[in-house]
Amino acid sequence: MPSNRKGSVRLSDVAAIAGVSLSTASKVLNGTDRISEATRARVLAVAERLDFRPNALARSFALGRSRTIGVLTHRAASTFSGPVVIGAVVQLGKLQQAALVFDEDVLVHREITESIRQFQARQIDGLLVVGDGHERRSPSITHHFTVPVTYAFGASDHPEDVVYLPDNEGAGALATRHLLERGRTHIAHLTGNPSSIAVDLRERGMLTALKEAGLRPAAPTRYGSWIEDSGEQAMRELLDSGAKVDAVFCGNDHIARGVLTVCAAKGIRVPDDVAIVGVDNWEGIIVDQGVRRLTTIDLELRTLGQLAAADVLAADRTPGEHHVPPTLVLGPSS
Amino acid sequence: MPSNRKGSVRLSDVAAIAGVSLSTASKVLNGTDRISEATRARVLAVAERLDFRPNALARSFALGRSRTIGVLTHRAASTFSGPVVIGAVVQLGKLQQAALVFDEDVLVHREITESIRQFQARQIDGLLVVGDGHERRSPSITHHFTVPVTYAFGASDHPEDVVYLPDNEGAGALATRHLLERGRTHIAHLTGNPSSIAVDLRERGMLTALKEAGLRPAAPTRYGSWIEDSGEQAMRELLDSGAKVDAVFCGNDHIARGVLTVCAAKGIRVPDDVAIVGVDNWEGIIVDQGVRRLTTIDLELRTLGQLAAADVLAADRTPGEHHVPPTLVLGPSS
DNA sequence: CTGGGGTGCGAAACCGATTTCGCATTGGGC
DNA sequence: GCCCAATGCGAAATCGGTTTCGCACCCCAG
Repeated sequence: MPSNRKGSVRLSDVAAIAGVSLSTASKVLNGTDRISEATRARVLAVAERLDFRPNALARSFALGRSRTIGVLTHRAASTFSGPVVIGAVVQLGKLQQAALVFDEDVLVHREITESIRQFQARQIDGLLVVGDGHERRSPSITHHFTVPVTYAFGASDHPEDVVYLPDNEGAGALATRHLLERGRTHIAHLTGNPSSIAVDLRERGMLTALKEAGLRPAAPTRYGSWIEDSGEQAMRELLDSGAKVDAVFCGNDHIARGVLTVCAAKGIRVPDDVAIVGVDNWEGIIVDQGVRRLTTIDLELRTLGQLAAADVLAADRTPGEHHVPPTLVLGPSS
Repeated sequence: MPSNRKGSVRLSDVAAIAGVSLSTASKVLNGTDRISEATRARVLAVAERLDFRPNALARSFALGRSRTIGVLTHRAASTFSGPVVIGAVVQLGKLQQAALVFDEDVLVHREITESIRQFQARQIDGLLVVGDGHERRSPSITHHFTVPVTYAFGASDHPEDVVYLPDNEGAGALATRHLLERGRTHIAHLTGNPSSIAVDLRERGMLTALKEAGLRPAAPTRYGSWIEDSGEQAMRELLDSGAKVDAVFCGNDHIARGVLTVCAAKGIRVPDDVAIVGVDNWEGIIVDQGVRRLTTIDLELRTLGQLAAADVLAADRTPGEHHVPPTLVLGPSS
């Protein structure tokens, strides 16, 4: 009969009923130290019968572990980091860890410092820093903590940090190999702003895959911006250039969508005349059971969040950049 | 000089240096009980000087409050509940609360029961149940907890529960009033599956707004599905019917997008000949600085998550359904 | 028979705060 | 001048676990 304030069963209740000391009961439940089989069984039976659930707060206090992971995000609202954050917090939940999420609109030094103090006061067991997916490396804050720090979707400026990133180069290669498998040999690339490293990496992946097949691009890569209009314009220019093209690898799905529009307007059959592959899998994010129009590469951002979250809690963490393999999502455009 | 294992400053350190007892120091820091101004100032000064930060774990343990809110989601992956979850966890972070997120793929009784047990063992201070945005009411689990339970983006089957929902009817009215303000008087409605309550509510909102203006729909509402193709088909049929139409309120942005396509194909100028308004603001979710093509209604799902999260921790909670006001997002289609 | 080492278990310290209760001092009313 | 109440503060209990340390006890080798 627990005389608790909440009426819940304490370890001392279990110990008393099982006729052992508090310490023995604790050792049984935690599997530490040597305990005779008889006692073990007895304590476990009592614990089971009373439906004993250790008070997580007391446990945390005694062990000095909060079972809480800090998550520092830079505008979690942003399009792409959303899935990363979701993947992370869900994975943390699976691992019985709470997430303390601080979303800084701007990563100014002042704000960060305050967040760090908050995290420390809360005794977080680890920290996940979620970037905004852009290329700028964020200042490493690992040294502020004694607990593991993992960076996701944005690298830090310290090479020894553990970083999880999408595999943009792999995405380019995957898209290209898919088109090659479809028998395409005249592949062009229409993409976004060349100042973006993602653009560079995706293109490099394509070139690698082409080279493996002994091929070259059907036309010089056309750079523009990430939006639909840009895709339309680039596709028109590509067609006007007279280059022979039987496939277009697009830097993202917006551009691919623009390409689709131009094809429809010009009577070009997709994928019979021209196959199209995009990147991002927006249709997957957006539509539940909508009709898919594009074949695309999914960068698996949710998985990225999951892996990074699991990494924070992992025993063996390897420094450096980890790239999350993208997947091919088949649609009617290839 | 703290002799701590972690080298951090304890309250007892502050008390000793300030020359007061532990209890006095505690009272000063918490503002409880009466303390002379002199002592108060002295203790605060010492705490400040030592940069004292109370051990959150010890505090939680003593107070029996975990500063953790449970979040039970039903497929957080799903398109729409994502923003709700993000809004919630970010808001919780602002309130210094950790989020323990359990994502159940299926809300079968067995799983739920286990989650509830986990939440209880973790001593959560409150629970947020995030639905999938569909209409089916989920079974109320409020009675399993002694802490506040709030439902977001999906109602429970108990009328006394606190529920936060998007305002679909308001969305319909908002879209319609906007079109009326633009001088449109022949407004048609193309929408999704009539079995969806959201469809019903959005249409009702439109009818209300029209009635206020002394108008009726320009044509009978056309139902279909939520996808682009359906929007195209419905728009073609609408035009073929010969009805005079100067505006179309679409059940969602997919449908609106289909309508745009048809208009472009038929040489109908948007918005000069026909104005178009959608619902969901996908362009806002997806594109960061893309070119907006649609005027749309944003159901403010992120805000919904924020409000619901804040509600769990609020002192005054009012039972029943709370509707989050949608916003109008202007684009070139109206 | 004795000494040494391993085994099983319990007493008590400890984690770091909050909170109750009671004591001493002060002030004010009569 | 006396008594009572209010004020300011501290000793100690409490929250519910984990962990150290040491004590019996048993077994076996010498």
